[in-house]
Amino acid sequence: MATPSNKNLRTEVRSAAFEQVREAHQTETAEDYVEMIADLIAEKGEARVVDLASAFGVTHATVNKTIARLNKEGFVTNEKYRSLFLTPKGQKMAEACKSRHEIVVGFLKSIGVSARTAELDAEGVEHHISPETLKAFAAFAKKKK
Amino acid sequence: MATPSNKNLRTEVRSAAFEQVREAHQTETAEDYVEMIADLIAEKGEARVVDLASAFGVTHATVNKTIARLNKEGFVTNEKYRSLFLTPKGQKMAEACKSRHEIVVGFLKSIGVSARTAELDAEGVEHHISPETLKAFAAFAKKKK
DNA sequence: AACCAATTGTAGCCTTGGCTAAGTTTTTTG
DNA sequence: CAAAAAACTTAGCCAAGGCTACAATTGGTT
Repeated sequence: MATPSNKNLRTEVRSAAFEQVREAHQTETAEDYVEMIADLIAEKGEARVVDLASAFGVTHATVNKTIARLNKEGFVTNEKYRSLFLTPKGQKMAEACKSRHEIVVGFLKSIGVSARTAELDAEGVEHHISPETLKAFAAFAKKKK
Repeated sequence: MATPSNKNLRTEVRSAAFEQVREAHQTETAEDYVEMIADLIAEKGEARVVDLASAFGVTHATVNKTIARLNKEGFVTNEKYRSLFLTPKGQKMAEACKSRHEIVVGFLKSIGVSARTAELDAEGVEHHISPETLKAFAAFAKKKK
Protein backbone atom coordinates (compact mmCIF):
# COMPACT_ATOMS: atom_id res chain seq x y z
CA MET A 1 0.00 0.00 0.00
CA ALA A 2 2.47 2.61 -1.17
CA THR A 3 0.04 5.39 -1.95
CA PRO A 4 -3.19 4.61 -0.18
CA SER A 5 -6.26 6.60 -1.01
CA ASN A 6 -7.64 8.87 1.67
CA LYS A 7 -10.40 6.42 2.31
CA ASN A 8 -8.03 3.49 2.80
CA LEU A 9 -5.82 5.53 5.05
CA ARG A 10 -8.78 6.46 7.14
CA THR A 11 -9.95 2.89 7.47
CA GLU A 12 -6.47 1.63 8.21
CA VAL A 13 -5.85 4.19 10.93
CA ARG A 14 -9.27 4.12 12.51
CA SER A 15 -8.99 1.65 15.32
CA ALA A 16 -5.51 2.89 16.18
CA ALA A 17 -6.96 6.37 16.56
CA PHE A 18 -9.68 5.23 18.90
CA GLU A 19 -7.20 3.28 20.93
CA GLN A 20 -5.05 6.39 21.19
CA VAL A 21 -8.04 8.34 22.46
CA ARG A 22 -8.79 5.72 25.10
CA GLU A 23 -5.18 5.81 26.24
CA ALA A 24 -5.27 9.60 26.46
CA HIS A 25 -8.34 9.41 28.64
CA GLN A 26 -6.47 7.26 31.10
CA THR A 27 -3.66 9.78 31.58
CA GLU A 28 -5.81 12.89 31.33
CA THR A 29 -6.82 13.08 34.96
CA ALA A 30 -3.32 12.46 36.21
CA GLU A 31 -2.01 15.20 33.93
CA ASP A 32 -4.63 17.72 34.98
CA TYR A 33 -4.08 17.06 38.66
CA VAL A 34 -0.29 17.22 38.69
CA GLU A 35 -0.32 20.37 36.62
CA MET A 36 -2.84 21.99 38.92
CA ILE A 37 -0.93 20.95 42.02
CA ALA A 38 2.25 22.43 40.58
CA ASP A 39 0.43 25.66 39.72
CA LEU A 40 -1.07 25.95 43.17
CA ILE A 41 2.25 25.38 44.87
CA ALA A 42 3.82 27.99 42.62
CA GLU A 43 1.04 30.52 43.18
CA LYS A 44 0.02 29.99 46.79
CA GLY A 45 2.83 28.00 48.35
CA GLU A 46 0.77 24.87 48.86
CA ALA A 47 -1.87 22.69 47.24
CA ARG A 48 -4.86 21.66 49.32
CA VAL A 49 -7.72 19.33 48.52
CA VAL A 50 -10.15 22.20 48.73
CA ASP A 51 -8.21 24.22 46.15
CA LEU A 52 -8.22 21.37 43.69
CA ALA A 53 -11.93 20.81 44.20
CA SER A 54 -12.65 24.45 43.50
CA ALA A 55 -10.29 24.63 40.52
CA PHE A 56 -11.80 21.58 38.84
CA GLY A 57 -15.36 22.28 39.91
CA VAL A 58 -15.87 18.93 41.64
CA THR A 59 -16.45 17.92 45.25
CA HIS A 60 -13.62 17.35 47.67
CA ALA A 61 -14.62 13.69 47.93
CA THR A 62 -13.87 13.25 44.25
CA VAL A 63 -10.51 14.95 44.65
CA ASN A 64 -9.70 12.67 47.53
CA LYS A 65 -10.39 9.54 45.58
CA THR A 66 -8.29 10.74 42.67
CA ILE A 67 -5.41 11.72 44.94
CA ALA A 68 -5.44 8.22 46.40
CA ARG A 69 -5.00 6.83 42.91
CA LEU A 70 -2.24 9.28 41.99
CA ASN A 71 -0.49 8.40 45.21
CA LYS A 72 -0.69 4.71 44.40
CA GLU A 73 0.68 5.44 40.93
CA GLY A 74 3.58 7.44 42.32
CA PHE A 75 2.74 10.97 41.19
CA VAL A 76 1.76 12.51 44.51
CA THR A 77 2.66 12.20 48.18
CA ASN A 78 0.30 13.17 50.95
CA GLU A 79 -0.07 12.86 54.67
CA LYS A 80 -3.50 12.83 56.23
CA TYR A 81 -5.01 16.27 56.68
CA ARG A 82 -1.94 17.94 55.16
CA SER A 83 -1.27 19.60 51.84
CA LEU A 84 -0.21 17.72 48.74
CA PHE A 85 3.17 17.33 47.11
CA LEU A 86 4.41 16.01 43.80
CA THR A 87 6.97 13.25 43.52
CA PRO A 88 9.83 13.86 41.08
CA LYS A 89 7.85 11.78 38.60
CA GLY A 90 4.84 14.00 39.18
CA GLN A 91 6.91 17.16 38.82
CA LYS A 92 8.33 16.00 35.55
CA MET A 93 4.89 15.28 34.20
CA ALA A 94 3.62 18.64 35.41
CA GLU A 95 6.36 20.49 33.58
CA ALA A 96 5.71 18.68 30.34
CA CYS A 97 1.99 19.40 30.64
CA LYS A 98 2.49 23.05 31.41
CA SER A 99 4.73 23.48 28.41
CA ARG A 100 2.33 21.65 26.15
CA HIS A 101 -0.58 23.66 27.47
CA GLU A 102 1.18 26.91 26.74
CA ILE A 103 2.07 25.84 23.24
CA VAL A 104 -1.52 24.90 22.49
CA VAL A 105 -2.94 28.13 23.91
CA GLY A 106 -0.36 30.22 22.07
CA PHE A 107 -1.04 28.41 18.85
CA LEU A 108 -4.81 28.85 19.06
CA LYS A 109 -4.39 32.55 19.71
CA SER A 110 -2.00 32.82 16.78
CA ILE A 111 -4.68 31.62 14.37
CA GLY A 112 -7.14 34.16 15.69
CA VAL A 113 -8.98 32.38 18.49
CA SER A 114 -9.87 34.62 21.44
CA ALA A 115 -7.87 34.29 24.65
CA ARG A 116 -10.84 32.94 26.55
CA THR A 117 -11.79 30.31 24.01
CA ALA A 118 -8.14 29.38 23.57
CA GLU A 119 -7.96 28.56 27.28
CA LEU A 120 -11.27 26.71 27.27
CA ASP A 121 -10.48 24.56 24.25
CA ALA A 122 -6.84 23.97 25.10
CA GLU A 123 -7.84 22.16 28.27
CA GLY A 124 -9.62 19.50 26.27
CA VAL A 125 -7.43 19.47 23.19
CA GLU A 126 -3.99 19.28 24.77
CA HIS A 127 -4.36 15.68 25.91
CA HIS A 128 -4.90 14.51 22.36
CA ILE A 129 -2.02 16.21 20.61
CA SER A 130 0.79 13.96 19.40
CA PRO A 131 4.41 15.10 19.48
CA GLU A 132 4.32 15.64 15.74
CA THR A 133 1.33 17.95 15.91
CA LEU A 134 2.68 19.75 18.94
CA LYS A 135 5.84 20.45 17.00
CA ALA A 136 3.81 21.84 14.13
CA PHE A 137 1.86 24.04 16.55
CA ALA A 138 5.02 25.40 18.13
CA ALA A 139 6.66 26.05 14.77
CA PHE A 140 3.62 27.86 13.44
CA ALA A 141 3.10 30.06 16.48
CA LYS A 142 6.77 30.99 16.47
CA LYS A 143 6.78 31.88 12.79
CA LYS A 144 3.64 33.94 13.24
CA LYS A 145 5.22 35.96 16.02
CA MET B 1 -12.26 43.17 35.02
CA ALA B 2 -11.88 44.97 31.73
CA THR B 3 -8.36 43.94 30.86
CA PRO B 4 -7.52 40.90 32.96
CA SER B 5 -3.97 39.69 33.06
CA ASN B 6 -3.23 36.36 31.50
CA LYS B 7 -2.98 34.80 34.91
CA ASN B 8 -6.35 36.12 36.03
CA LEU B 9 -7.96 35.00 32.84
CA ARG B 10 -6.59 31.57 33.30
CA THR B 11 -7.81 31.33 36.85
CA GLU B 12 -11.21 32.68 35.96
CA VAL B 13 -11.72 30.30 33.09
CA ARG B 14 -10.26 27.23 34.72
CA SER B 15 -13.20 25.46 36.22
CA ALA B 16 -15.38 26.31 33.23
CA ALA B 17 -12.79 24.65 31.01
CA PHE B 18 -12.77 21.47 33.03
CA GLU B 19 -16.52 21.38 33.07
CA GLN B 20 -16.50 21.75 29.30
CA VAL B 21 -14.13 18.79 29.04
CA ARG B 22 -16.37 16.64 31.23
CA GLU B 23 -19.35 17.55 29.07
CA ALA B 24 -17.45 16.67 25.92
CA HIS B 25 -16.62 13.27 27.36
CA GLN B 26 -20.29 12.57 27.80
CA THR B 27 -21.13 13.18 24.15
CA GLU B 28 -17.94 11.75 22.71
CA THR B 29 -19.05 8.15 22.54
CA ALA B 30 -22.40 9.01 21.02
CA GLU B 31 -20.68 11.12 18.39
CA ASP B 32 -18.16 8.45 17.49
CA TYR B 33 -20.80 5.77 17.20
CA VAL B 34 -23.30 7.68 15.08
CA GLU B 35 -20.57 8.85 12.77
CA MET B 36 -19.23 5.33 12.38
CA ILE B 37 -22.69 3.90 11.80
CA ALA B 38 -23.34 6.50 9.10
CA ASP B 39 -19.99 5.71 7.47
CA LEU B 40 -20.63 1.99 7.51
CA ILE B 41 -24.07 2.37 5.99
CA ALA B 42 -22.61 4.61 3.30
CA GLU B 43 -19.72 2.26 2.57
CA LYS B 44 -21.19 -1.20 3.01
CA GLY B 45 -24.92 -0.70 2.99
CA GLU B 46 -25.41 -1.65 6.61
CA ALA B 47 -23.91 -1.27 10.07
CA ARG B 48 -23.50 -4.39 12.20
CA VAL B 49 -22.33 -4.78 15.76
CA VAL B 50 -19.31 -6.71 14.60
CA ASP B 51 -18.23 -3.90 12.26
CA LEU B 52 -18.39 -1.34 15.02
CA ALA B 53 -16.45 -3.58 17.36
CA SER B 54 -13.72 -4.00 14.79
CA ALA B 55 -13.67 -0.32 13.83
CA PHE B 56 -13.33 0.85 17.43
CA GLY B 57 -11.11 -2.00 18.56
CA VAL B 58 -13.42 -3.12 21.39
CA THR B 59 -15.44 -6.28 22.02
CA HIS B 60 -18.93 -6.74 20.69
CA ALA B 61 -20.23 -6.82 24.26
CA THR B 62 -19.04 -3.28 24.74
CA VAL B 63 -20.66 -2.21 21.48
CA ASN B 64 -23.88 -3.80 22.54
CA LYS B 65 -24.01 -1.98 25.80
CA THR B 66 -23.29 1.34 24.11
CA ILE B 67 -25.93 0.75 21.47
CA ALA B 68 -28.47 0.12 24.21
CA ARG B 69 -27.65 3.51 25.67
CA LEU B 70 -27.78 5.26 22.29
CA ASN B 71 -31.12 3.63 21.64
CA LYS B 72 -32.45 4.85 24.97
CA GLU B 73 -31.18 8.33 24.14
CA GLY B 74 -32.85 8.33 20.75
CA PHE B 75 -29.87 8.22 18.39
CA VAL B 76 -30.16 4.67 17.11
CA THR B 77 -32.86 2.11 16.36
CA ASN B 78 -32.22 -1.61 16.39
CA GLU B 79 -34.11 -4.88 16.32
CA LYS B 80 -32.58 -7.93 17.90
CA TYR B 81 -30.02 -9.68 15.71
CA ARG B 82 -30.47 -7.10 12.95
CA SER B 83 -28.31 -4.29 11.67
CA LEU B 84 -28.36 -0.81 13.15
CA PHE B 85 -30.01 2.37 11.94
CA LEU B 86 -29.80 6.01 12.89
CA THR B 87 -32.80 8.06 13.90
CA PRO B 88 -33.14 11.48 12.26
CA LYS B 89 -31.58 12.90 15.40
CA GLY B 90 -28.68 10.47 15.03
CA GLN B 91 -28.27 11.30 11.35
CA LYS B 92 -28.12 14.98 12.05
CA MET B 93 -25.45 14.45 14.67
CA ALA B 94 -23.49 12.19 12.33
CA GLU B 95 -23.43 14.83 9.61
CA ALA B 96 -22.22 17.53 11.97
CA CYS B 97 -19.49 15.22 13.26
CA LYS B 98 -18.35 14.21 9.82
CA SER B 99 -18.06 17.79 8.73
CA ARG B 100 -16.20 18.79 11.88
CA HIS B 101 -13.88 15.82 11.50
CA GLU B 102 -13.00 16.80 7.96
CA ILE B 103 -12.33 20.37 8.93
CA VAL B 104 -9.99 19.30 11.72
CA VAL B 105 -8.10 16.82 9.53
CA GLY B 106 -7.81 19.34 6.70
CA PHE B 107 -6.59 21.99 9.06
CA LEU B 108 -3.93 19.80 10.64
CA LYS B 109 -2.63 18.84 7.22
CA SER B 110 -2.57 22.49 6.19
CA ILE B 111 -0.12 23.32 8.97
CA GLY B 112 2.17 20.50 7.93
CA VAL B 113 1.02 17.51 9.96
CA SER B 114 1.23 14.20 8.09
CA ALA B 115 -1.98 12.60 6.86
CA ARG B 116 -1.66 9.69 9.24
CA THR B 117 -1.03 11.79 12.33
CA ALA B 118 -3.76 14.20 11.28
CA GLU B 119 -6.25 11.33 11.30
CA LEU B 120 -4.96 9.95 14.58
CA ASP B 121 -5.03 13.25 16.43
CA ALA B 122 -8.25 14.52 14.90
CA GLU B 123 -10.17 11.67 16.46
CA GLY B 124 -9.30 12.87 19.93
CA VAL B 125 -9.17 16.59 19.26
CA GLU B 126 -12.43 17.07 17.38
CA HIS B 127 -14.64 16.55 20.41
CA HIS B 128 -13.00 19.45 22.23
CA ILE B 129 -13.17 22.12 19.55
CA SER B 130 -15.61 24.97 20.16
CA PRO B 131 -17.51 26.57 17.28
CA GLU B 132 -15.20 29.57 17.44
CA THR B 133 -12.07 27.48 17.07
CA LEU B 134 -13.64 25.34 14.39
CA LYS B 135 -14.40 28.47 12.43
CA ALA B 136 -10.79 29.61 12.76
CA PHE B 137 -9.60 26.18 11.57
CA ALA B 138 -11.86 26.27 8.54
CA ALA B 139 -10.88 29.83 7.64
CA PHE B 140 -7.20 29.05 7.91
CA ALA B 141 -7.30 25.86 5.87
CA LYS B 142 -9.31 27.61 3.19
CA LYS B 143 -6.91 30.55 2.98
CA LYS B 144 -3.97 28.20 2.82
CA LYS B 145 -5.45 26.32 -0.09
C1' DA C 1 -33.68 -30.21 7.01
C1' DA C 2 -29.98 -30.15 9.93
C1' DC C 3 -25.84 -28.75 11.40
C1' DC C 4 -22.06 -25.48 12.10
C1' DA C 5 -20.04 -21.09 12.09
C1' DA C 6 -20.71 -16.43 12.69
C1' DT C 7 -23.20 -13.00 14.83
C1' DT C 8 -25.71 -11.06 18.48
C1' DG C 9 -27.33 -10.88 23.15
C1' DT C 10 -26.89 -11.21 28.31
C1' DA C 11 -24.82 -11.57 32.83
C1' DG C 12 -21.53 -10.27 35.78
C1' DC C 13 -17.15 -8.34 36.92
C1' DC C 14 -13.69 -4.28 37.08
C1' DT C 15 -12.01 0.72 37.10
C1' DT C 16 -12.76 5.57 36.74
C1' DG C 17 -14.81 9.56 38.14
C1' DG C 18 -18.83 11.74 39.58
C1' DC C 19 -22.05 12.41 43.85
C1' DT C 20 -24.10 12.70 49.06
C1' DA C 21 -23.82 11.96 53.78
C1' DA C 22 -21.63 11.29 57.99
C1' DG C 23 -17.57 11.25 60.85
C1' DT C 24 -12.56 13.22 62.03
C1' DT C 25 -9.06 16.41 62.49
C1' DT C 26 -7.25 20.92 62.23
C1' DT C 27 -7.60 25.74 62.51
C1' DT C 28 -9.63 29.88 63.71
C1' DT C 29 -11.91 32.81 66.60
C1' DG C 30 -14.70 34.62 70.41
C1' DC D 1 -8.95 27.54 75.75
C1' DA D 2 -13.24 25.88 74.26
C1' DA D 3 -16.49 26.06 70.64
C1' DA D 4 -17.41 26.78 65.88
C1' DA D 5 -15.87 26.59 61.32
C1' DA D 6 -13.24 24.77 57.90
C1' DA D 7 -10.82 21.13 55.88
C1' DC D 8 -10.23 16.43 55.26
C1' DT D 9 -11.49 11.35 55.26
C1' DT D 10 -14.40 7.54 54.57
C1' DA D 11 -18.27 4.82 53.04
C1' DG D 12 -21.47 3.86 49.79
C1' DC D 13 -24.14 5.01 45.79
C1' DC D 14 -24.42 5.69 40.47
C1' DA D 15 -23.29 5.62 35.28
C1' DA D 16 -20.03 4.80 31.63
C1' DG D 17 -17.20 1.94 29.24
C1' DG D 18 -14.01 -1.68 29.29
C1' DC D 19 -13.68 -7.03 29.74
C1' DT D 20 -14.80 -12.53 29.79
C1' DA D 21 -17.84 -16.23 29.56
C1' DC D 22 -21.83 -18.23 28.21
C1' DA D 23 -26.52 -18.37 25.79
C1' DA D 24 -29.37 -17.57 21.80
C1' DT D 25 -30.24 -16.60 16.97
C1' DT D 26 -29.27 -16.40 12.11
C1' DG D 27 -27.63 -17.87 7.87
C1' DG D 28 -24.97 -20.82 4.86
C1' DT D 29 -23.61 -25.55 3.43
C1' DT D 30 -24.09 -29.95 2.78
